[in-house]
Amino acid sequence: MDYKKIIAQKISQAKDLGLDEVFEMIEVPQKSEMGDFALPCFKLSRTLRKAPNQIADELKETLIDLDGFSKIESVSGYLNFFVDKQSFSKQTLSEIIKNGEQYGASDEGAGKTICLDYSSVNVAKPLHMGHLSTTVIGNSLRKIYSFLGYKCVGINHLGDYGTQFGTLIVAYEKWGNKDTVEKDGIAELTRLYIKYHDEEEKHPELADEARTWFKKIEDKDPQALDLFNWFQEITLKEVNQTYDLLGVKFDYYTGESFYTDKMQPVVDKLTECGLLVEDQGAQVVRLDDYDMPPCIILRKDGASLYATRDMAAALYRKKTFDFHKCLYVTAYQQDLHFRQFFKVLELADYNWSKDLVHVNYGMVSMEDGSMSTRQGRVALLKDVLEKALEKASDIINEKSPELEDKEAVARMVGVGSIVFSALKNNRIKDITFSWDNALNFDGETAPYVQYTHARATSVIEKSGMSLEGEVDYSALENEDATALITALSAFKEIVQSAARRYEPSMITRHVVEIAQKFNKYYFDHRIIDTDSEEKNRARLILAAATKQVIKTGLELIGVESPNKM
RNA sequence: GCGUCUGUAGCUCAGCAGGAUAGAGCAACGGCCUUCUAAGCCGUAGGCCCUGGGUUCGAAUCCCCGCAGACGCGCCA
Repeated sequence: MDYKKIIAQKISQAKDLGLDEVFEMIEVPQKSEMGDFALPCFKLSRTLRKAPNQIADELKETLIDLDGFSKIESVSGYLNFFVDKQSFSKQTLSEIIKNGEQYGASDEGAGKTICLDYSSVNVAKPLHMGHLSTTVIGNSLRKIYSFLGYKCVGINHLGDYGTQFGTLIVAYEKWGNKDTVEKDGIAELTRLYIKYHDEEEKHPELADEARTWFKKIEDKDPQALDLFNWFQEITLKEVNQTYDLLGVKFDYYTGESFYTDKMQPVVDKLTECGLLVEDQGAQVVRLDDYDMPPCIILRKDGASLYATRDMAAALYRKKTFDFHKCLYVTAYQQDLHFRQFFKVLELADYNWSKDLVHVNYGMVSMEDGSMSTRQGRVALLKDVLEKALEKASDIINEKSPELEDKEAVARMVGVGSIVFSALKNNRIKDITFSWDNALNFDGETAPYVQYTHARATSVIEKSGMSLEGEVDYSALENEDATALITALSAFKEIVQSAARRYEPSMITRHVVEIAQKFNKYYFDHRIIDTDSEEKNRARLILAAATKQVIKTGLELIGVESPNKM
């Protein structure tokens, strides 16, 4: 039952107003005393040429026996609607129980594909906290869109192109050896990389060697390519351990180098459209009309650039996946770059350029400045996860020493808390990393929500009752239950908004809200009580529905829900 | 200099496309475990919603001038 629609229909009929117009005006009041829905009548006072409170009074009379509502009030220009709690509870809860893990899902995306470009790790560089946002936002959006029926293609657009790989080969040839790299992986590659830059300051001629090696990679020289592929293998082997821990998956690891031979068509197309002009020796597309600096397509030495490669990738993805949308989850640092290359594709008559979306997010820095591997000012993702896991483990040993599967639970809680906190705030917010913050398990955190889930599970188990059978929903006629049920019923819309706005944090926050409301209910009302089986069943259904929505919500942000903790 | 974004409680943040008394968490202080998981719950305290204009019946929310911070602005990605 869609209460808002019912209200809008009745009112638009009564006052001869547009249905959509009225629908838009209906809102949900902040406080439950003010009803479940409200219509502010101030705007209507102009069209209807009457005072707002008079309009509200009149409407109240016409709507007096509206089905599904227990009360309608006219309060100083507002018309407040109170839904009939029993039918609302029954309807919402049975829908959740019936649909189970599909509650909130939809098929709106059937037949449509979404490409998601996220995480995009650099070869030979470790994952640090700066990579967390892109990784978990991308992963969550992928889950959310899949939940809404879209086919999702996750792409890890590896940073595997550039002179830096020439430098790495130089460093490896001069100071590295196979065994150490095999043993220490990325840490050793990083060490070599830093060593190179130290040495280069003293011996600038190293840069020429690096450029030569990079050229060899591009020309597919076997020796260079072997090393290059090996570095990639070492990197992926290691970062995949972290992805596994986070539960993050990709369908493709097609990186920048994959597009090396796919850029000429882009250049041809831009030339054909007359967009490409020479400027200071480089080939650029002018964007003055759009208040942007020119987009450089080819350097004066003829080499391609970031934008060229991204355009080639977009073309390839469109051709290969025929995406409905293609999302790029990268930091807002790159806002201009994306605006530029989206615009260039639009100017080149690719009408699907409107389906490219830059899902940007804020910067992560350390307390003493921005994160830098080279300057050693960095919090490695691996270390942060490990510490969180340790802390979770300690707490389990302290509070639930008898728990089975301690390790699995510690993983869900520890990793979950890191993922959760990365998805708690709006994407755009900058983050200053602090250990205290990262390892906080109190308040609006994964452990808090997971604990609520475990608590609900525990009560259901302890009751030993089946959810099937007669139910007396009058047991849920109190403010705490209603508030909880209202939050549960909003889940569907929240998921859709989160998708529409590319904002997983909406789900994170909603799940916290549900947990808060359940905990409040839990402390003021006994679930398993002595009144009647039918009433116990109603309360157990409430607990089961809460458990389900929390579980689904957490799942959508990539956090697991242990049954016990 | 120009552009984009951000500015709400001591700290971290919600506040959807304008609506009724601005909400959470952390930190602080005070309570609550012989009853379903105290990783919890309740209470207290804490606000010129950056400043100033404008639009509106109504502005934290929309528009403009500032201020502060982050990021970006031609051959890196």
